Amino acid sequence: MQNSKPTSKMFLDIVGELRSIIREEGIETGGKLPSERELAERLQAGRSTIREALRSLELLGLIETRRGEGTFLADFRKHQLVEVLAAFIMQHPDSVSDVQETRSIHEKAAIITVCQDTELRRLPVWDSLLAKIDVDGEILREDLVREMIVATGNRLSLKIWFLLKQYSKVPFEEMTKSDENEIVKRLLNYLSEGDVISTLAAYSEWIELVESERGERRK
Amino acid sequence: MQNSKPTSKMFLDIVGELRSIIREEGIETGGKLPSERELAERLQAGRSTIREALRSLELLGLIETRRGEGTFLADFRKHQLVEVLAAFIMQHPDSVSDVQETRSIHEKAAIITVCQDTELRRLPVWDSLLAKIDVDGEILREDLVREMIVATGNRLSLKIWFLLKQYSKVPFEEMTKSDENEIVKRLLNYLSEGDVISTLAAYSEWIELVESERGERRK
DNA sequence: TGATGAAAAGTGGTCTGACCACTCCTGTCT
DNA sequence: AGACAGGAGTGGTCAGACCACTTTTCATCA
Repeated sequence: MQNSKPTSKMFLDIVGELRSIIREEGIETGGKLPSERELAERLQAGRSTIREALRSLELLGLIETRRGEGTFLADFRKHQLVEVLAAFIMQHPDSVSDVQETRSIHEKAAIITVCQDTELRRLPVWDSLLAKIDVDGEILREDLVREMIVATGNRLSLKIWFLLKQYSKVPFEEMTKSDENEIVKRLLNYLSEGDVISTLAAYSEWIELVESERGERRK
Repeated sequence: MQNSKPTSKMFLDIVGELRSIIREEGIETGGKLPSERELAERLQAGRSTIREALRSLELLGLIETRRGEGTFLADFRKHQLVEVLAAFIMQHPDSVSDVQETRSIHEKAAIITVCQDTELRRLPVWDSLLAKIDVDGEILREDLVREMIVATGNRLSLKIWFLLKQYSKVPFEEMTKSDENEIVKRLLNYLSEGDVISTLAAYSEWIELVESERGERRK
């Protein structure tokens, strides 16, 4: 069908065709895709071309291939993508700040949404997180923010956030210090009261604290 | 060197090797990479393997290839990655409302940023838009919002917004009605005063008006 | 001499066929 | 019934062959 135009990238068409196949056959995360040889036949293309498309998606972390077994629809969290992009893209200082900024946009939006919804801000998960601070003496910043976005129910925002988080190879993995715990507790309290302004202020305070600490450590 | 382990993905090694080559040879944005055949020889790999690595980087938007000419280092800011991911993400039908909401997140964030920056909120572009309403009697919602995001200087956010706009099936090509003009004028006035709350309120009012009109027309 | 244009060289795009290494299933043999 | 060997299926890689396109070269012609 598309053979009429041998010009322009065919492997990009293949990527699109793969999308269709995944959708039409209802392949779920972790599900198996047709073999390379079968795809080549179905899409009327050489196996090399199919492979170029598959390898692209693999580098993006969208699919996963296992020799001897097959090709599978991957889970986002695998992200081979991060390492490569981090290496390539992070050379551009502009992009780095954009990524940070954009991630923050999604985080703040989640806070606002949760704060303004009486249902959401009374979710038991917030109490759980508070309890976790007291018990473990610490809390992952990533966990708190993720739960916020999850609570909003906006899956797209969640995925974008997840991506951005990986982009900014930010050491989200650090534990919170005692100073931070105090801020987080305040943030969660404001949240339960639906005080948008104060919650956002606490959030900003938190971010600044973490950033400044990171700056110190760099020296 | 890496030939010692024929197991595990070699094309990933190639991606790394390419990075080294780019760095060592000081290839700048827009510069030309060695040809596929030369790379194959230098890296002791088949041309297909080299191509798999190159195609991956191309899908990521990191390189650009032109038939008959060669392979070139692309401008990272193109963020082709976002498009590909978006295409995959969007196949979930239940994400339609997510798209609308996420787009709104970016629009509101831009409004807030512009409002809180005395430099940005006094940009001549806002007066131009106000004048445009008086002259043409109308203004494209798309234009206003775009200018807002452009003003923030966050290219990534702009890119994401642009994508989301395309994916929300209903294009916003409609012109504003007289009712809307009044709201837009108020919005721009609040903006110039740096009144975040009121500006956001006007924005919400505007959105609701447009949505309700669209709802009417559907019937 | 200078301009023109055809041939050659270089490059990405694609296909085919052939191996290899690995995994999984199957059926036979003990 | 269990263990094991073999085959089938799959991804990983390579080599070679065309094709389409661009750039360069260089011989030809005015």
